[in-house]
Amino acid sequence: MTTLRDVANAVGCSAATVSRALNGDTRISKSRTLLIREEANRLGYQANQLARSLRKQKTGYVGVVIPNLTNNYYTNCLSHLSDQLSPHGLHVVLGCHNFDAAKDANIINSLINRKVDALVHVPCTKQGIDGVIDNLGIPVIEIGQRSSSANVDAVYVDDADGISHVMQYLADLGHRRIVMIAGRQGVLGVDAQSRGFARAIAEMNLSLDECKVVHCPANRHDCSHALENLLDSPRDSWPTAIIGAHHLAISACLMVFRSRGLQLPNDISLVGFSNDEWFEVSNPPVTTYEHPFRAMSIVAAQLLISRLQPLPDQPSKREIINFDGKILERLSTGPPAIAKRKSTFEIGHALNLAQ
Amino acid sequence: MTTLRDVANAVGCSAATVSRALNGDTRISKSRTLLIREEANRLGYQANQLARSLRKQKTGYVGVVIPNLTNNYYTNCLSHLSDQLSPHGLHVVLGCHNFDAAKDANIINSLINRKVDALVHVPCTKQGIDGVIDNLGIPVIEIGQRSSSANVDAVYVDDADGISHVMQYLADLGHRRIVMIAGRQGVLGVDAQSRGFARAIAEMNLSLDECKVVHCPANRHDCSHALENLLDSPRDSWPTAIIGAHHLAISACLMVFRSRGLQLPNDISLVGFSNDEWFEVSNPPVTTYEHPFRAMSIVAAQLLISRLQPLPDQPSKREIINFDGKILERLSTGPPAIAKRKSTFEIGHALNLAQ
DNA sequence: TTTCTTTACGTAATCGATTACGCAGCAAGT
DNA sequence: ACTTGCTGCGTAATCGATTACGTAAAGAAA
Repeated sequence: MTTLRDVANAVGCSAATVSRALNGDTRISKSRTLLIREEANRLGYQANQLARSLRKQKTGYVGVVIPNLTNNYYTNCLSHLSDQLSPHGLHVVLGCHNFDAAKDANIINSLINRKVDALVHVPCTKQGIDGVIDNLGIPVIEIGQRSSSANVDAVYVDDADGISHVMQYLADLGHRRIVMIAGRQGVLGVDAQSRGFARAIAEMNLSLDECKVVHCPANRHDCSHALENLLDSPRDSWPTAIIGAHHLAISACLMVFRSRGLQLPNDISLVGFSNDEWFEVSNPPVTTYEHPFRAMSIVAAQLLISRLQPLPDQPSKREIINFDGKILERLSTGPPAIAKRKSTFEIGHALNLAQ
Repeated sequence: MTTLRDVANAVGCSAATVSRALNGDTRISKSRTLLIREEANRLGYQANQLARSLRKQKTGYVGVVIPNLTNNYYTNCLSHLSDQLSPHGLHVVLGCHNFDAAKDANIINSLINRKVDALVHVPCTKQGIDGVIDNLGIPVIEIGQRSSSANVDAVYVDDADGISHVMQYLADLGHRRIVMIAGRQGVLGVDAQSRGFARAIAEMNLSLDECKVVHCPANRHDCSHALENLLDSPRDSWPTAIIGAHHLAISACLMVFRSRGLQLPNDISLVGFSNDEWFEVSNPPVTTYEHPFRAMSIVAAQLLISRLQPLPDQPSKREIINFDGKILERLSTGPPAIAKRKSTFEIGHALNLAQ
């Protein structure tokens, strides 16, 4: 590799001069600057970013630590983050913790030792990583989920609100027997979903006997199994609507429904939580709550970039930015068959009374 | 940050001794090593990997440069690569070139200046990046596709073979009117697919009038549009089978078929190229050619790791590892309706002649 | 002419580790 | 007693940049 010194020798000046010339320091005469630039080009000199990083105390790396790459939630965020950061000369260093808090802490520790300039983090547990994440000395932005860590920015959707919203939507359709298939308890997002579910039950006076959350590991087999169990009970006790809180729950539901010949939404309504391009392709297309991946990622990236520009005026107070998702109503949801009958009856009954 | 020197001062020895003790150099007495370890722990010392990298001339970073994160082909590879490399203390630095050769070259150049230890690359054009990729001084492994670059390892599936394979499969079912919907020409994988398509036509005596490749940009709208065009022609001229060479082509097909009330495989057969978890969920499940993502990624990672261990004995000759995909037959394919009639007629005709 | 600025650069310290080299001090061999 | 060898560790160079500080020369001001 050609180094600064090689160029300096070729030109006949000191390394410092070359460094300054290439960095546009105006104290170097124009003629010499030109000469140095030419020589650097001729020799194919490119600055060693490692040395530069060590000296300048910044690397141009941004650690992005997410659960995994098998969920489009995270790949979407990663993709948009990468797109946003790349024009600023920032490179993404990837880390996947698979919802394992210990691994999460390890990865973050390792990235810190490697001196990433900032961290984007999808936290996996409620309390963040218990202080590991606090006071790292670099900007940290939680994305998607918000842990209870202090001192970190967050750009997120409150999944409790999201699920409440979905429950409200289903209740408005007439559903009162709702089951949510969700991931493992203890996972930040899952717990938020459960909270939203419980809150909705309370607020909308739904029955705890008729509504429940089924937790199962994030693979299609387990989700299918859980659903089969549900559907093996007498038809009367079936939920009229199912919330598939992640893509595997949705695909499991679609497959099980098909194998049992159940029709959506006539036999059962299905709502997803977080959108996937295939939901639209399904037959029928799946109604879902959509998280604003793109907007969140862009805002997170911009926040990050602003944090990285040392503006002495800005006291840089913590930013907590809450996004709301919205329901994309498609064809997998409708009023429950039973409710339809019931409500017709009730309306008739009411009319009778009124007469 | 606590540095080596801080620990040295605390213990009362030189920085060199601390470095040696922490790195397990046996020339340091056990008692002192123990003392140093304790003190380092007490102070929370963690080596600055930047400084270490500069001195040791290796960073522990592996650049992974792929087209994008919106195609599960690449996210799968990335995911498995990350899983494989992470236990070895190697971190993935992500780059996406979006099939833009200039951007590809830029990213790679930047990663080289940052001194990544190795590169995993999905090349986007035929000639690689014209010499940019050669002689980088670090191990380079092409994954998924193989360019014409010399001196780089490759772990790949020949998409020409893959498409030939699919064509053979369709021809065996009786199809002679086959259309492939593929991505932009000039993209390495797409061109390989076209070659395979052309080769199959020649080998199987298919008609150039009846079989063709429709290239369209990688978004669902354009694919749908292309397909609508196709289906707006008289039914007689419809292809009996369509190969959707990427996931967007498949989802476009499924949506258009549904909107037109066409039944798979009765009206038309559909085959995917590269698997996606949703193909199985679709109704009917989509037959597809599956690339062995996982195997390729694992082999690539292992090759990379072996390249990174300097074994002086090994002359380390170039490795070109060719994987084959296989067809996952599901329910979206079957014999063409016309062919069925036609072949009955032909058989009858042949029988008449024989009599 | 003298002093004061600029201008244009060089010298050397620095970032924080690793490591080549060398030098004590002690034991063992002759 | 004298060399030899080993153990244990310090000094300083090194990786390749950036940058604080100093200074020579040229020009301006007094």
